Amino acid sequence: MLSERRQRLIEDYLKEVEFASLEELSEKLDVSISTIRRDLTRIEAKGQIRRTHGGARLVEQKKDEYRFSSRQQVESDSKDRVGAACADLIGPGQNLLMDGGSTVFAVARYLEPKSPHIVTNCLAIADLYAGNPEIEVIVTGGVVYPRLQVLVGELAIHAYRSLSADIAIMGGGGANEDGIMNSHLLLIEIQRAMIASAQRVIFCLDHTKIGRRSFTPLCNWDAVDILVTNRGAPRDLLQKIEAQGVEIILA
Amino acid sequence: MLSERRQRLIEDYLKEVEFASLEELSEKLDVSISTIRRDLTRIEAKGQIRRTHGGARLVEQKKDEYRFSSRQQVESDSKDRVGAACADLIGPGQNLLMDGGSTVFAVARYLEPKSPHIVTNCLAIADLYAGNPEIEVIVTGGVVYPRLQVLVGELAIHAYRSLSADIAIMGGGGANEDGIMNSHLLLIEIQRAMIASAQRVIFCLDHTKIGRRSFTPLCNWDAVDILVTNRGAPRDLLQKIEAQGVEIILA
DNA sequence: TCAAAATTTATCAAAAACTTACAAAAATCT
DNA sequence: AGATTTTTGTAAGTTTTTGATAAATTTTGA
Repeated sequence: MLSERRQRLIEDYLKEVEFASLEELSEKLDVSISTIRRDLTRIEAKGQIRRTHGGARLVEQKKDEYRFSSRQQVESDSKDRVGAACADLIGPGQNLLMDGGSTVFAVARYLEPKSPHIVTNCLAIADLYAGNPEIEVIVTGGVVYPRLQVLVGELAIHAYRSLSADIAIMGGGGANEDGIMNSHLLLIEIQRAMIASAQRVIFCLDHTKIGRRSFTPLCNWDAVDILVTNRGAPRDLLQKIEAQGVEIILA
Repeated sequence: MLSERRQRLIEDYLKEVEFASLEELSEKLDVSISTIRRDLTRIEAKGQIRRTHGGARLVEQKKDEYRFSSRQQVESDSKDRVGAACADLIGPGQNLLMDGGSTVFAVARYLEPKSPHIVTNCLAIADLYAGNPEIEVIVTGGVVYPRLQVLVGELAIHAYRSLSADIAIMGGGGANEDGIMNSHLLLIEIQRAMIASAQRVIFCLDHTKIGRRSFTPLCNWDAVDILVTNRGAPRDLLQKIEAQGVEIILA
């Protein structure tokens, strides 16, 4: 049997039963325990499962904002609403800086009627309007960060620094009353350049992000003009943020 | 049985069963394992499937937003061959500058085993390897030129100028004994920057381009090291080009 | 806590599969 | 028909996968 097929079978089986022992899998698939071990190690590397002593268990899907695999429909409804609400704030023909991440991508989908000028380091957004002559898209350049499909590095930072725009539309990994956080330092450098080059800064964070921590602080609320989120975000936290001068829009 | 027909059958079969082993296919189609191997390699280059140890699996279709307009997928067999022949010229780990256009894209599809470093202003190529951690892709940045889905303008030119690479892989709109032409001045500026930054320059032009005129002259044959084309290109013209010191490879 | 039991990791040789090169067969061109 | 090109199958050498085993680690139970 093909090793990839076997690994797919293991994945599928784990999605049914949540947990499986090595022996169980070894018998079911008729290969040695060693082989099962190796398979599990490889599947684990893809992030779908977690190995345990004596077996493996299914892992709940990570909601890494910047990673939008096609399978992941989690929270897509909230993101979608946030996206639509944010797009409402945009005037026709404005110059936008657009971040990576699935929520910002959701905004991009609603932008067509505004015929905006978009500058982005997100390949998905560039693709979205690449064939549309009505919408001018400028790509910053940079090194492709494979897992997140955004462009990072000097080229990207330099491109954002060297221009100025009406609005920056940003995402993030989490936010609390102190400010916004994100997961990768590479992203944060770029986001700071975006913030510096835009007259208004809008953050789009669905409710799951409000009150959640992420790795590295990106900025505090002083830098933010508008926060777009949706119902479900903790009220008290929103009030504390609003008290810092941020306009809050609930989708 | 014709090889193309057989390859079509393999594709269809894989669309049903998702995974297939070499042995399985070899029996079903009554040809040797080697032949199946070669078939799979060619189908893989077209992007529909992925080879694995012992067989092949269907590639999961990405959702629309990450998928490129399949303009290029209506690719003729000649472009495919030119692409494969050109990829053979590339050594492992080399630094490549890659142009836009469907023929150059066909080269890109065969590059995975070489683990190259790619710099490109073509969104389709960036997209192709965006999720692959083995292959470093740098995007130049620039304004999206909607009809061709390449990046043009100052950002792109500047990015190419500011680095140097082993090989530039180029396309064009047409070529005759005087040199190579392309359709748009915006593209030509970029291509000239690419040529200037690369140690070797390879042009990939399928037979329909040889002897065809395009709008604007891009360069003459002095600037070109290798021309990859396919049978069907007019012999006399190729000889005249070869006489100017260009190595010619017929796919 | 300690020792037995179970599990994991590391290593190695055999088996399976892959690549490359080359010659025979089939197809195409002149 | 004869020559040229393309496709196919075979064989030799290399790489990957697999299963087994020993040493190291973790878990279990008194």
